[in-house]
Amino acid sequence: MNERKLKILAAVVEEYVRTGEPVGSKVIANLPGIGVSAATVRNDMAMLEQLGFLEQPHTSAGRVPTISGYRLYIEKIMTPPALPDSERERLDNMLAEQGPMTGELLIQNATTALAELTQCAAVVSDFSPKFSVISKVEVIPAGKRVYVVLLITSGGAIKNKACRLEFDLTNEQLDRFSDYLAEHLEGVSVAELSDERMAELAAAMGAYMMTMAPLVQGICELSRDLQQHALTFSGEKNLFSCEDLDKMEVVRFIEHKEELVRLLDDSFSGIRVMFGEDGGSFVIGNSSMIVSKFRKDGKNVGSLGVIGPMRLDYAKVIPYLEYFSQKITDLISEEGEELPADGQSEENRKG
Amino acid sequence: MNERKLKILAAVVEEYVRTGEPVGSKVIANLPGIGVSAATVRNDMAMLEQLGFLEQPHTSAGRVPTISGYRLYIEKIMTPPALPDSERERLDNMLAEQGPMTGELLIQNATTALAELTQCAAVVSDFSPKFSVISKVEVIPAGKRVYVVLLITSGGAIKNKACRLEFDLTNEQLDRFSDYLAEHLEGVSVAELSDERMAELAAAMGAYMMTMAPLVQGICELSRDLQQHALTFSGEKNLFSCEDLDKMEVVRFIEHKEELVRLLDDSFSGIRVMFGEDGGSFVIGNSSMIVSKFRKDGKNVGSLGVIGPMRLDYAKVIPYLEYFSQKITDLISEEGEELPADGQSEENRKG
DNA sequence: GTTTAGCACTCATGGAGTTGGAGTGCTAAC
DNA sequence: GTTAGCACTCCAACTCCATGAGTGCTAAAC
Repeated sequence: MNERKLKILAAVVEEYVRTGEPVGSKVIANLPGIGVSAATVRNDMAMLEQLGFLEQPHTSAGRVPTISGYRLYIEKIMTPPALPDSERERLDNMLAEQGPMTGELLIQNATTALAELTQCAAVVSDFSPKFSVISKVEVIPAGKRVYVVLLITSGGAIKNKACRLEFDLTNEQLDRFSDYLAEHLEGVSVAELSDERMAELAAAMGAYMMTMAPLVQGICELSRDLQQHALTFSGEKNLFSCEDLDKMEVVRFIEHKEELVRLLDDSFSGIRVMFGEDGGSFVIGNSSMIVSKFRKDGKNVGSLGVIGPMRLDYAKVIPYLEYFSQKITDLISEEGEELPADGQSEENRKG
Repeated sequence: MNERKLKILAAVVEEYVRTGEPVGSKVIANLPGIGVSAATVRNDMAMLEQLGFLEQPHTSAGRVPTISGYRLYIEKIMTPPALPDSERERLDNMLAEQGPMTGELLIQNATTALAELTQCAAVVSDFSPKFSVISKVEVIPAGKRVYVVLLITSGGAIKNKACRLEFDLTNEQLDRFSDYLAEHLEGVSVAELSDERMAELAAAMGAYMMTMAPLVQGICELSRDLQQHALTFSGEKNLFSCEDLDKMEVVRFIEHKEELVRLLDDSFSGIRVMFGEDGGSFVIGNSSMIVSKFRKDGKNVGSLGVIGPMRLDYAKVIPYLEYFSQKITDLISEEGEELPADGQSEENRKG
């Protein structure tokens, strides 16, 4: 496995990514920087095929990289160019679009920008809510026997839910219940807010329990909601414009986005590339997904991913991904606990 | 335009819907209930073609209905069968899935059920929020200089948003501001909550204005939010499985769903069918959309629509649509008297 | 030992020519 | 007004063939 073979593999990958056609020995030989004849290239390509890095669609066609080929190229050969300052500035502008770079909007903008830049689908899985604590619980009367419970977290998430009780509460009851909740929930980590914990709480309340049950129930639901990983998508349409991908598989994928969570939440650092194979859980044929993490207080609190054809300009995409994950890491760290985000955006995101 | 010609048109539409192939005179002649020879059918078909109800893809092919043909069939010829009781029961179950039939969940279930039943895309545009009034406004401290504004409507919608102020408010300021908001906003119709009105309000506040601006701003945003028609979609994937529709056009459509609002909010009663033509604003070639309204207090407050290929079993789909729109009309009318946040000002609440 | 030119071989691609059949319009008879 | 018969049209599918890109292999050159 000499220098030249790697160069040839790189050339095949890059040509194939560029043209989408199987690449022949002649094309490679004529490329600047190769400097050997087509016959020599042919020999090397035959070798690369034996090693499993290239394959031929059929006998008299050129070569196409295999998954191993892509992997070798990505991990050992390619050298993504550093982003020029002008580009960084452009990216920053995309992130800051229509507002300060905070919370949900930041995630939203990052996803959109990534999809736009790469012409692929982009996804961000933000599981930072799990790492925040309840900073406020309120119970607000909202009509006859109807009360709204409101949960605010240190991460800035705001959730509410209307609950109906059997009776109206007196002011005193309401105050007492509010105080009780504040005392026992504020400061508690969202991750710890299990149904069991709530049940204990309810039990401890004793006599009131029966009357307040729907409220406790409501809080349970809200906390379950908070613990769910928020998946933000953008640019799914790009997958449809993509020749290489089977439309039906794309549809199946879009219908089962949740399954991505498993892949996105895997803990690792740096960049990871996975390929849509039949065996794996990520199953659009000929597709690949590139994932990077962002962190807060040194912990992984989210992933951003780009999903596109396997025939992707990795050297272009990866720097974007790295830049954005770093940027998000920086921004959410400095933003700290101060500014809660828009509590409604959860719902807005459904589409 | 005699009886028999209409029968033949109907037969062509139904055969074409069933098979997807252009329909020849022989097939029609052999259908039960026709009772004339292929030659006669041919003559009639030639006439129907002249009148613009049928067309031929090419000389030696059978006939296909034109848009006028479909329209005539739908409006004058076809007679949708009444839903049997067993079917009604089944539909009711689909609506009631996982919970009582109220609010968003009802809309959600109706959309899903419609998509499921028809194997098409379904959409519901609910603009009832416009017809509700603000029943409660709250401002809740949520951290240093951060306040959450909470809006509850008589329709049961709850929205919140965090705002950051320049200074912390004293309790007295907060109370005073809350009272002021309650006095001026509670009972106001959501539709009237324009930015201008808010500006007036702000102006009237005078001195406090400067400090409170972000909160007023927040309320503006929330009310804009409330006024937005909520579009609920389901079954978009079905459009991709549909032979007749161009995938790229479907993608374009899905990316620009909002544009549907214009079509869905048109006021009319009964059922309306529109066809995806180049000229119109609904532009998936060979598609059609069937729309029906639901009402509250006699006013149209929402639409439900089914979007599918033009080659659609209208006689099957339309009864579903009619049943659901009637059902929703019934449910939201009775619910009005009971709904969670309807509170407070409560007129004739039973029990 | 490595590289290269040359050559025979393979095979996908696309155009030309052919056929079959479905469906039509027209006409003449009923 | 309806029908049978017939000539005609034209799509769809098929075969046949030429083309050319690309290969592997071999033997000579470096």
